[in-house]
Amino acid sequence: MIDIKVLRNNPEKIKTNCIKRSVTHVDIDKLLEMDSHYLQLLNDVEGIRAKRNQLSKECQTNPEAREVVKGLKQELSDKEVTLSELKVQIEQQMSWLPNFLSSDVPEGNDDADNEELKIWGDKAVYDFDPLDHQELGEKLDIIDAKRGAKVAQSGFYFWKGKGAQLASALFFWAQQELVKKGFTLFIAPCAAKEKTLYGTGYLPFFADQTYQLENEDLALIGTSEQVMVAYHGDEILTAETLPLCYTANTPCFRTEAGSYGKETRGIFRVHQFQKVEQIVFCLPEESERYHEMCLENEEYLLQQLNIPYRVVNVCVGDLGAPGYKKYDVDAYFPGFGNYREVCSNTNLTDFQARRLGVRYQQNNGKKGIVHTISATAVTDRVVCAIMENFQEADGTIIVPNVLRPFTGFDCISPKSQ
RNA sequence: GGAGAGGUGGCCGAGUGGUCGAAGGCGCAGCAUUGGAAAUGCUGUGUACUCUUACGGGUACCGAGGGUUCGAAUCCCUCCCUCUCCGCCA
Repeated sequence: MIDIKVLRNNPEKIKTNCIKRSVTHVDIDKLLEMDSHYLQLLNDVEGIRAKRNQLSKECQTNPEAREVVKGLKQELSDKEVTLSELKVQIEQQMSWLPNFLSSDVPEGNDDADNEELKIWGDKAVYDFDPLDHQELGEKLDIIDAKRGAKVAQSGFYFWKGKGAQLASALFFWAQQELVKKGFTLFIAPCAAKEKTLYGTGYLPFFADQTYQLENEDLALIGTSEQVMVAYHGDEILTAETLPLCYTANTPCFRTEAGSYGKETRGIFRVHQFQKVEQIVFCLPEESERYHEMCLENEEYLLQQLNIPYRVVNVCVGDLGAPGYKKYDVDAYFPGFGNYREVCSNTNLTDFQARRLGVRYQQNNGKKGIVHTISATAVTDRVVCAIMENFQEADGTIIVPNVLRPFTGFDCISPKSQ
């Protein structure tokens, strides 16, 4: 949510931002008009109430005041109704305004326009045609998408046997690494109410992406970010305790409405996946710094795994409305023959915190709205990257060193028969 | 699923129609005291919106929404949530 005071004081800034971010359906001038009408009416209503309160006090000694107050009632209640209707309309419009942009967000329409910032690692050289994770998964019998579709729907899948062990090892290892870096681990609810999704900006912007539970004010989470950021909703955090660095490992559910046909091969774009997330609550002046920190953590994990990757600065067109700035980390997938997104790391500034009411208070009593950062640590996609990067000619996958203590084996080989 | 209890400020907890934004306590901040600290004493300390150049006003908020009344934390209705016990179950 954008601060309505910015709208009042500098509407041009909002207009420019909307144009930049291709938001065309909010009429800023009309919104301003509604707001000034609202303020006028608010003034009226409060004036009448003040008068009523004053007269009510006199009623005990002056019975005539009673009649005067009665006369105020109709006028007051009419105006109150209009006032609350206006307020709802204004808030609805406001909720569609996108966050402001960092000045270094590249122009552009889609991921092709993202700015490549860094490339790390040497791509392995193969004397055979590397397979993609789908083929490897079938060959090794560690990914079972067919039965996923049978028991649930296309877009769901099973990790099986050593594949499941490898995935579990990765998630556990990643969690432990983040805890070592000062993050607090959570096991979180995997469902959230509407208010929670609204507060984190997933509503109204990504409404078609959520699985809604029937007859309940509950939806399956699309990411643990939704519940982890809302965790501190309506709270005032003590400034000295910031930053709060949290991590959670949860399944994520997405309908992926409208994305059929796009990168659907394998288990890259699915309805349910596992994600270890980084969440940071911090002071406004520190969010850029912790945004970088989360990126460093993502890079650290991939480096430990020895997976080649690149870092991109996501362009305007590819950046979700709540985001102020976003880095994607794309791992190299030899079977696919290109880089593919495995992590995204967004500085949301105060956009979510304002909606959710996550504030901080300093020692001198000064209050403000915190900034939040949401960043991936690892997901199933990283397991896929491991598979594709560390495959051998016969399909054997070599387990990265750092995961071996958790898998208990060094490689996954095809069953000889 | 059955039965009961309860939702008041950062926390605990009083408060059954006006003097209640709300006693008291804890916590927190400042001051005093001290070599320093503890203890003690005094003072202050909710949030949001809005008006005002400022000083400072006003309005709203005691789970949510409605109602009664000149006036509601307090009375009435509806809903939500939390907790406890029993049953069932991972």
